[in-house]
Amino acid sequence: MTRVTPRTRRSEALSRERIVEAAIELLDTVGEDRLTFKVLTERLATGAGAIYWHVANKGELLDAATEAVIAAALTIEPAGSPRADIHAVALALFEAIDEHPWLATQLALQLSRSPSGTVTPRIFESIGRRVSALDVPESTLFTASSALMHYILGAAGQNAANARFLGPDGDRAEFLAAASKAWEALDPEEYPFTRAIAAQMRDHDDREQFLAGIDLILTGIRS
Amino acid sequence: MTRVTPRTRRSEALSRERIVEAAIELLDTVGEDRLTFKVLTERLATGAGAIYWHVANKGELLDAATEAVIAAALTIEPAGSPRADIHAVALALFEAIDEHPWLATQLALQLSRSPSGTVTPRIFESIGRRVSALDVPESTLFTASSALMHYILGAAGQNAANARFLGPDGDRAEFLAAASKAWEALDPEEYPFTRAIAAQMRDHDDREQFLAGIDLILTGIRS
DNA sequence: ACCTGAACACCGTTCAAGT
DNA sequence: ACCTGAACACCGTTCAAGT
Repeated sequence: MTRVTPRTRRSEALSRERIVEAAIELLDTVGEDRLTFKVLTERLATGAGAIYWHVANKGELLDAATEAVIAAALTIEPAGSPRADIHAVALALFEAIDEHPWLATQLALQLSRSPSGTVTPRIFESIGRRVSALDVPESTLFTASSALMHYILGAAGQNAANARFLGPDGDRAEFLAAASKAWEALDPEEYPFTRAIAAQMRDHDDREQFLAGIDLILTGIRS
Repeated sequence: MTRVTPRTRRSEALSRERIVEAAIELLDTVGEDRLTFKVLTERLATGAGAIYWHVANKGELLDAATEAVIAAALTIEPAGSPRADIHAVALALFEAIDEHPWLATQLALQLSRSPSGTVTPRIFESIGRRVSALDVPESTLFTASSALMHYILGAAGQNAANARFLGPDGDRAEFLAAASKAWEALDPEEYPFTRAIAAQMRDHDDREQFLAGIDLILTGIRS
């Protein structure tokens, strides 16, 4: 059992920011499906109604947590070339999702709720603006930016999932070896491809692989 | 209120397949967050315990539903060229997700649970095998296939989200016009890019745009 | 072996009552 | 205006009891 110690002198008043902050901490430590109002009220040493005074419901709270982390991640210094800028945005998102694996689920949910919410539009804008700086025909801007965004969020989420599965003190090399072995053990009839590239899994650098994907798409964009 | 009429003479025995089938129907009609054991038992004219005899828990049921639909979608005739084959797989997934929008959420969740489950590996295999048929250096196979997979699932999910938002009898052109207008109304300081491409939104074909993204990545792969 | 359905534990949300 | 916390509605899961 993870003990949830009240972090709070109830002298400081409750506020939306303090609630969101506590939510992020709990998401990071106990995980998304253990973030309940019970745990949250204990941590904040308050009652459920107090939280509802500042936040409409749990969904809004999760959105706010996502927004706060992503907004911070997207604050990036210009890096010189458009390609370097895109790498910077991609890596910033990669790191954010790596540090807060619950972001992967949360962003996926936001995307599938479509035009509501402000986080995914912000990500799209952030990527698209840098793509515009490459000079590509205007007609491909939307496609190019979407392709990049989906790859970034998908691959980063995948990486976070692996890391989460591994746990904070797992041996990465060991995990990769095990995964690679599991792939090699697959049915040759059903999984010829996955088996064939199992060896590649064993020793690859996550970030390097990730950026290679970015460059692959950038190459496609420039043609 | 959507009435859930029992579809079942309880003469036919319950089975895992019939439960999964009913779950898919309900996911399609009432939506994922209204699929409860209450609704499911009513539809199947049975008790909760009966379902638990055939299925371990709700998660397993959702996985089985996802697996059934995706497996059917991935049954594809060879189409001649590798590019045409990849288009066929991509479109099949696009259509499946369009018809069953809950797949987007479900696949995203499966991806973020990583090495467990068999659906996403199957999708990866299905794509990767066709990518192998392009002749690209072996070292880029993993990156290329991941990029394609994440784009396909992400973009298809996005499309399904729009369609879902629109509703079954909404006017697509009207929706696009409204979305385009909403984009144009964004703050020019914060959203210059999104504003700039708002016009593109207005008249585009979803599938065409989607396949353009596929080709963009394929171009990157071949370089 | 397969099914019934009441009971249980838990969760998000509300709201009358307090300060 | 802001907070308390008991009460409510709902949900997934269990399990003793039936066939």
